[in-house]
Amino acid sequence: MVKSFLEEIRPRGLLYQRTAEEALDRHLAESRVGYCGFDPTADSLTIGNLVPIQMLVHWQRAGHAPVALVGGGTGLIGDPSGRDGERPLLTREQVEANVAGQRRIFERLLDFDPKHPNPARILNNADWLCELRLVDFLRDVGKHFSVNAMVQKESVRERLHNRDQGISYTEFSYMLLQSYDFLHLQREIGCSVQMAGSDQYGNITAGIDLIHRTLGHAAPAFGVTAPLVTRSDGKKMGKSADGALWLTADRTSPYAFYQYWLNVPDSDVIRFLRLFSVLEPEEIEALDARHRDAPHEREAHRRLARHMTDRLHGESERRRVETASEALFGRGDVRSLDVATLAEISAEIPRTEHDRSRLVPGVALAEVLAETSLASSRREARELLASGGVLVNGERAAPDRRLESADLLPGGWILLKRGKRLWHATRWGAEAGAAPGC
RNA sequence: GGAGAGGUACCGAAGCGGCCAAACGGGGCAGACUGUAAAUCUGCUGGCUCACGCCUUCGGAGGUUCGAAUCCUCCCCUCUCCA
Repeated sequence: MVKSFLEEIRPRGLLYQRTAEEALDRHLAESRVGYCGFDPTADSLTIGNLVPIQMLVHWQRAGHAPVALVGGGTGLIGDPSGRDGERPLLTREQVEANVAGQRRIFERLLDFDPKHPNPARILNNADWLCELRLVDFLRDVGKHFSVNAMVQKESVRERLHNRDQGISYTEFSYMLLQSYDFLHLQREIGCSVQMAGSDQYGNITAGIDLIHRTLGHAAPAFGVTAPLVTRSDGKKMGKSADGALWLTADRTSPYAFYQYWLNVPDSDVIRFLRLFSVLEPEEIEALDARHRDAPHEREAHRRLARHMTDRLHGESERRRVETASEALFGRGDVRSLDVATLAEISAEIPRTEHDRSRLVPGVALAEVLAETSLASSRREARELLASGGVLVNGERAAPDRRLESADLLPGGWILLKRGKRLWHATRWGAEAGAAPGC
């Protein structure tokens, strides 16, 4: 335990609030168990979930045992915090599948090896919440909650005053369940710290209160929250043009993931290194200095993208996307790439198959664009072409551009680019509809 | 329950019988400048079509009219004030 948990996360900007400050400092002098909850609303997590994940990562690195609590039970209820409307209820099967999907991510970022002195664990609160008996719960837990106090909590208050949405009794009960989780974890595995984003502060303190009321004020129960992270350009964290950025390759390609980090605004890159990487502060400071001196080198960006891709997709995948990125955005000409490299690149970016015979008389580029990820219709494709936003094999295309056999690169590829950064590979097979492997 | 105000495209907001697929701003996309950054400037921005054009849109349903986002009727919802 070289550096304490709080000493680690504070300078990184991951610390927003904590309860009982001095008592917490003393408490963390020894190895503890702490948890953070995640909603199983999807079978993956997004960049937006990285902040709480990072808290668990640093928690473990500081010598404590982290618990990723997936809300298989609370997910059946729905958290009203930050929601303007009632959520649709998920089925048990959906929740279970989602829990399994999210597990993959935790296993990459935390150490679950039983030989580790403080190994990570994944628990599913469905295991205990679903066993609860209503009347017992109301007597043992409900008694400790004042509706008057609950109504004051921000998450609930907003919904109470929002006449067109309102809040159901089910969602109103959410806080009790989350509080009960904390109590349960304390009893069963000695868990004493709950971590989360600052929007969860109310739920955390409710859990602490419940523990104190049930187990006595001597029971150790603390909360630590991280700030809401925003992008300096106002874009929603972890959202790109076409939706959320997921942390698994089945929903967001490693290439897209890498590109996201590579393209964060200059004004965010150092802050993001602190928040999302596990690089040492000294290295980040050095990158900061480099970035100030020579922002155009984009070393901090490259480091961030590489580091994050390494962690979530592994080194070999990261090398592939780096190679592809270098070929597509470096100084070289894509027309001079060899077959092997082209195949590698094309595996990373969006790709479609086309019938090579269409190239013989020549086919309108606008028509092809509409068949790719770059344009959703011919009209949109023509609009793009008219504004000069399309490149064929790296060369700007005229609005009436046609694709012909002469455009084929080795291996039957034609690389299309829209705007400054969107690439798409088209593969022109000899047979109609044939999709030879690559 | 009573009295007003209002519901317009992704968001905000004009329009109030034809010139309205609908001003303007934001957002988004593209171009220029750069560094696959930001800021700035320029263009595009309902859908489909090579195209004449066709289709869908101004809370919902009807109606008046050659013609309606614009007028009438009923209904739904929101906001403000009063009870």
